[in-house]
Amino acid sequence: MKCESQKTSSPIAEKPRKPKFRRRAEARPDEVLDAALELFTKRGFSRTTVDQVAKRAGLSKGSVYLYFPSKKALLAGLVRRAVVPVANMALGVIADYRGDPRPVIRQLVGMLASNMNDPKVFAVPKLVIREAVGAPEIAQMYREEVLDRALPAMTRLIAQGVEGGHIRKVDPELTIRSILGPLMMHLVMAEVFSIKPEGGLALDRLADNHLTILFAGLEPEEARL
Amino acid sequence: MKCESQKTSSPIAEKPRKPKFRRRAEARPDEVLDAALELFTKRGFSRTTVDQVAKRAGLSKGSVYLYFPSKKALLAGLVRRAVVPVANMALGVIADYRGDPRPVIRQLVGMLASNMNDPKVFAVPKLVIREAVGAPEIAQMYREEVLDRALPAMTRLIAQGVEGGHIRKVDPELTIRSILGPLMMHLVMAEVFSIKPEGGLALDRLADNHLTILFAGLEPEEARL
Amino acid sequence: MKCESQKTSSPIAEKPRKPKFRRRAEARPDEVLDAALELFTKRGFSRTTVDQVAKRAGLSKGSVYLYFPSKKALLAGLVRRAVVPVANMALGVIADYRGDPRPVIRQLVGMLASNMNDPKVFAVPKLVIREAVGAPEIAQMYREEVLDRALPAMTRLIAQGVEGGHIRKVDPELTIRSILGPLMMHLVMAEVFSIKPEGGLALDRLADNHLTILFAGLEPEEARL
Amino acid sequence: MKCESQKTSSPIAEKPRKPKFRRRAEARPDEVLDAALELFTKRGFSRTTVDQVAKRAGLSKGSVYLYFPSKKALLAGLVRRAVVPVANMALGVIADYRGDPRPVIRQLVGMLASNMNDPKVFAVPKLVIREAVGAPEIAQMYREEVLDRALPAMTRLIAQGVEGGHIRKVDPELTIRSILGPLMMHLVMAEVFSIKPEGGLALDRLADNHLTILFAGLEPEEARL
DNA sequence: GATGAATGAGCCTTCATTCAT
DNA sequence: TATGAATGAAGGCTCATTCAT
Repeated sequence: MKCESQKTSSPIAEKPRKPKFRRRAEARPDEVLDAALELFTKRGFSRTTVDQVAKRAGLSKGSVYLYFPSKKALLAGLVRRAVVPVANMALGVIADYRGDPRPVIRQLVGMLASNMNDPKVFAVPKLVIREAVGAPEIAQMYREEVLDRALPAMTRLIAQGVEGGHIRKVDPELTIRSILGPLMMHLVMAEVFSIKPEGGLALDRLADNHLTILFAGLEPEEARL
Repeated sequence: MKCESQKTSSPIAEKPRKPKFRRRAEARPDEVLDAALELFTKRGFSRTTVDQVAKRAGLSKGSVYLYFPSKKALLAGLVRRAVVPVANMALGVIADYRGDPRPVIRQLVGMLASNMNDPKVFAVPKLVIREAVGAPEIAQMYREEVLDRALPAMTRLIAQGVEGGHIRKVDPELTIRSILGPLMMHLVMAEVFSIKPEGGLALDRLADNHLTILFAGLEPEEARL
Repeated sequence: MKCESQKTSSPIAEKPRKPKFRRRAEARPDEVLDAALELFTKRGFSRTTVDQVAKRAGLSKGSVYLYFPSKKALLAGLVRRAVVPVANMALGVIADYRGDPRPVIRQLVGMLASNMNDPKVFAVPKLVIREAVGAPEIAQMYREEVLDRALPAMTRLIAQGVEGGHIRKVDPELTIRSILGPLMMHLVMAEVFSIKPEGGLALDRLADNHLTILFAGLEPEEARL
Repeated sequence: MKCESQKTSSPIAEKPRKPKFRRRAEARPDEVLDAALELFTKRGFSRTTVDQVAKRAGLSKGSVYLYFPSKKALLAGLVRRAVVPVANMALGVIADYRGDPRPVIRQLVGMLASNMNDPKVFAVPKLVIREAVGAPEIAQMYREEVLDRALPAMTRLIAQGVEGGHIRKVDPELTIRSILGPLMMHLVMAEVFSIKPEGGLALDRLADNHLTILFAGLEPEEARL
């Protein structure tokens, strides 16, 4: 009923301006979110107008409100859409792994690093962090859906690594900062200040350098001597 | 330095209302910036109105424009004011140190960690990071005044540590992320998501845990076995 | 970029349009209310825009919000301003009168009738009645400030007239409708439907006809026979 | 005008969803008007959206426009529908009555009073009065269809009562206000300001009190002494 | 006949900025 | 220097109306 392809079969192109009524619906919310993500990322939430989002999504301002009850709901929708895959990605890697956590950490860091230039992946978390002040509910939601699931899993991973004697006796919770913080800082420096190593983001080298230090640092003490 | 009295020696003293501790005129811009910093930090730049800043600073909206030509200039002023001491702090610690960089790093990390709950210290950098999207010139300025001076110093510190054989052969530039990133992530988690270790920020424990891993990780390879 | 002084130093005819900054203040809120009253009366509350009110009052839309926090506050302000004089007028006439109520009623009806074509006097009550559905708080306010003071006074006036045997034994409360209702209906017919006796509102004749019937009707029963 | 029966006699009956008591197409306009009346009465014309009307009537917004060309046409339709019965009711009572008008007046007042709490009866006139400002054409129509027929009839009724010496020499036209005004005022006070006698609307007592005064007031002068 | 997606004009409100005093 | 009244350009949101299906 609403899925047929509508070809503009006019041979001469009479009045090709603004088909005006498009009738799509199914895909629309997602298209709006795509536009919003792009603009919010580029200009920030408050500096983006609903009209800009609408235009970028190819519809009128009023139509945005057909799908989202407010501008803020766009932000929320963005987060909601991104939340499940992200959390699952992390969880999927960690699962109920037992043993030396370093391979898992390597995989995790590698995964993050290799996705760091894909705007789709980090755009939402960056947005959340930036707009948390003006929209705490959204930060809260992100926390509950993503962090409160991923962080405990990482903590457990490290804790059992310590217990099993695979790595040095560290505080599992705090060590998460040592694992992911360098990546975050790399991202911030690159995106906020355009400070990158010569020759691009150099994510491989970053991950290598970081993991070298990290893994040596996590080596159990008795392994030395 | 900014306390000398210049009395408005008008003999008629009209408008004696609001005695309010007789402000010295030169102090005004600073007071405005204090107010701006507080509000920008708490509510974000766009959600703060010039009027709010004025009120908090104890003067009228119009008067703010006596000292700053625009709202954005407040942000710039904030950064400008914070820029010199911060850079100097970092530079002072590092100076032209030669030898094992770890003591210096320990000092630096300790300093940062112990100031992390002082809003005055990190308020401006956090602001810069958050508002960089809407005010790239300001991020640029921060970069030039602070980062472009502090980062090379740290790079040199690490580089000469590597050269002197005091630490493992790491990429000096990238290693900066490994040194400071965990602190940044700790801050973000605490401030944006209220995710803190039980019992507050636990900055000492964070620094300890981080430095333990970091320093073990930086240990020169030949030091082992 | 826009901070240097750019004087339009053209010596001839420098743009004398729109004095732009007027600086009045004291009288402004009242002027705004005057404009609002006129427009709300003529077009109704929802069909009047704040911009129209502003223009009629001779200032800009934004300035209206300097004096009134919202469009609805204009309505409330209108009522508040009108409320005290109206109530006092009625109360002043009735006071603690004792004796045959008919002279007082004649005075009251005469007063109302003679003010009925003065838009200033009845504009607000009419507004309140019309907009009560959309702004019940305002009807409530009007009731409390005006009706809850004037109606009991009238009830007392009639009650003591009955007790003193000056008028027939009627229900004082309900009789108020018999006294004022005809005036109200006359107003409604004239204003809503343009139904007036030939030759204008004919308020004198209305009052005469009404009072003749009313007073004869209130005549104590024993006065007959 | 667009209410004639047009049945969708398609034999295939596609879309059997929403069985919902199988609407007869001809009933639709009336159902829409019912919904509109209810909502316009409760929230006012401008505060009611076409969508709300549609939903309440159990169809879609677009379908409302199948039956009525605009929102205002709903108001007009409402009035048109109500107009004939109301006028006839009044006219039926009055007819070409000759003699003492008071029994007829008693019947009329009794009829009105006893229908006053039935929303169906007075909803439309109240609506017309309230929205007359924004829709004068509709007030005009109501006037022509109802008032211009009923009022002259009442005028004649009273006039011949005066001529026949059944009642005092009053102005027939103005006396209509004295007859119906108290009812109107009772309604306004109750509905707009929730001011009612203790124990509900007390319509019987109101009619009694009113008619007692009115009829005594209309008593021919020579009837006394 | 019905639907509901889509539109766009318009409204209320905010706020950075200006300027007469 | 200081004020705050005034402005005007948006921005978020609503809703009557249209039209492809």
